[in-house]
Amino acid sequence: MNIYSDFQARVVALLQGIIAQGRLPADLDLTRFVVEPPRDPAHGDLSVNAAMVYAKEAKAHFANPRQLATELAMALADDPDVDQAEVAGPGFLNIRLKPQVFGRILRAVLAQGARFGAAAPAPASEKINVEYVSANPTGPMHVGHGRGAVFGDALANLLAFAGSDVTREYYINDAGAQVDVLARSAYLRYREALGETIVIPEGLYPGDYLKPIGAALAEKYGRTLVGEPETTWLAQVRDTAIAGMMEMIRDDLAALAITHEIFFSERTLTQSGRDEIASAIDELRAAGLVYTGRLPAPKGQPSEDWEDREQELFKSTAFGDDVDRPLKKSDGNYTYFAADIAYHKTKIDRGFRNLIDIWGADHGGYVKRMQAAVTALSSGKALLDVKLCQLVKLMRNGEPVKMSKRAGDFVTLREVVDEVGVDAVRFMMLFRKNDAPLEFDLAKVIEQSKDNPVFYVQYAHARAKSALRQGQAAFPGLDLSAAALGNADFGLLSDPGEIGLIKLIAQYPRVVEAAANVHEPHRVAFYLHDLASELHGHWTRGKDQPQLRFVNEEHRDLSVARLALVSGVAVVLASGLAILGVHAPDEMR
RNA sequence: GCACCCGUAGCUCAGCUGGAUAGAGCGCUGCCCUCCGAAGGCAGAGGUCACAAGUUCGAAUCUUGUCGGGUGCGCCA
Repeated sequence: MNIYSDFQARVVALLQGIIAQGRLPADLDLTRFVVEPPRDPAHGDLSVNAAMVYAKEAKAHFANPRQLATELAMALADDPDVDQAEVAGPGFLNIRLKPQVFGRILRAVLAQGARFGAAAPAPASEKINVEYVSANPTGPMHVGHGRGAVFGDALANLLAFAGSDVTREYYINDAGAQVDVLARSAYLRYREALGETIVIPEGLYPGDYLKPIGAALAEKYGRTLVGEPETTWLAQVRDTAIAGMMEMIRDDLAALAITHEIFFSERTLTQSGRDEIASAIDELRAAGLVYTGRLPAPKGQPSEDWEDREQELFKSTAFGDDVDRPLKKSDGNYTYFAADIAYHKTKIDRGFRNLIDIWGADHGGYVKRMQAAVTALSSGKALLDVKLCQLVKLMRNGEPVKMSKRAGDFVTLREVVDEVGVDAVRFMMLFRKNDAPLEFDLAKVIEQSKDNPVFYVQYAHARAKSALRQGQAAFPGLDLSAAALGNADFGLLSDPGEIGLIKLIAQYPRVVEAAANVHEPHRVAFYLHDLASELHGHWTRGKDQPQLRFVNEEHRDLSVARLALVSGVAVVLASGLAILGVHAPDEMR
């Protein structure tokens, strides 16, 4: 139940009535106005801006926006849910709802439980592919990967909750030169495992995480690969190393409670005689979007090895990119971009029309060409939204933590998760817009105080649950099931603090819908913080004014109504936390 | 040089896809527990929404320009 979209529909009906009378144009775009909570609660419960939005179109039959608003207000005054409808300011229509509406909202929360705020599944054609993480299989995940991973996972949760059919996907870059480097690095560890003393030269991966791979290789191949030329062992070592790295990455993801339905391997694009990259390029060529030509030398930092040459180019400038983009390297191999084109073509071929990629901000320059490719491959039918996640600055007590990838001693995601816990990592990664840099303080996120938003929100949930336990203790045998609480007399809830909580709960479906539309899960996190704050505030008032407490042993009916309210708060807090992938504890320890 | 992102309180950041008097946490000032509802709460001070034009009933939000910060700019992924 969403009172905002509900009343949006009612106002649309009124406007249609006026259109039918010929006093507003028939082609009026009825989606342009909004019904929203006014910033100032004194203005009522709902605010409608329709009269101002349609001021121009209404000019012929209404002297000014206020007149149109007044007509809508008079019609709405007859609505059984409306206590008061009045025109304010330049033409706002402010609506005050009858108390019964709030009772209905609470009843809906209790009846729908975890599904409150969720939308019915959309038609199958509306399925969405969310690709996230896609860290190279050359080492453990670091904190930066973690942000994209958590963001993508929460976004996928959010979209699913909002009614989309979501597929979570991971693209394994297991075909480029970097996996050969991985193989060479693993080969050294293999020789090390056999007793040699090795030196890892510049350019190979020095991290200790390859030692177990080396040991596994030694176990599997004995000494048979020693002294052999690279061509004989590279492929086998590479396969073993990639498999090992992916296992490690999956473990890292599991520690963050992240799973994917599909792990798509780049290598499969060109395996067993097929060449999906070539066919994707052929398709673009057939559309006249591939040609052979020359590119201007890159500006900015002069590169010494620049050589002007003829090459195969994708005409991404036809879709707003700055320059056309090469598809083949000078050695004749495909560029990463070419493979990525083929990969995204498979998404389109698999029936996805809504694609979302989560990338690090350092890939920002790549967005336009990828969107160009998706538009070209789908004849404009598929849409690619790329969400860029900014860097994470790891701090401890305000001091930056060194994160150097050199020598393999960078701070891994796993270390952070092990230190502060999955809840803290996930919530803090989401308590910021994705395109804003994130400062992550290891000391602060495990603090048990209001300074720490993770704790603050979880504590609110625990408090709500604690109130229910107290209610049970005060009234032995009291049925606290949602069905029973749904029958409470909500008319007894009259304190401004209680009404405030209900109104905030009523906004949850709207927050979810808006967050899903713009692909911004952080809005849920901030909403939860607001709701937690409202609960903490009301709770503390009960300290000084015991008559406001949720449990009042002398007033059973009132207590039941309030327990229904606090139960609804707990439902919404748990629901929002579930979207973020954060645990909602029943008690804090 | 070009493209993309960002610029909001002393600090870290929200601002509901154009709404009414711009918000939160920290920090600062002052309050509320002789536990068992203070792991919390209340109040106050603090703003030229980087700057300048424009669009309109209305701009932190949209457009253009300027300044400042970040990211990136064929054969890395």
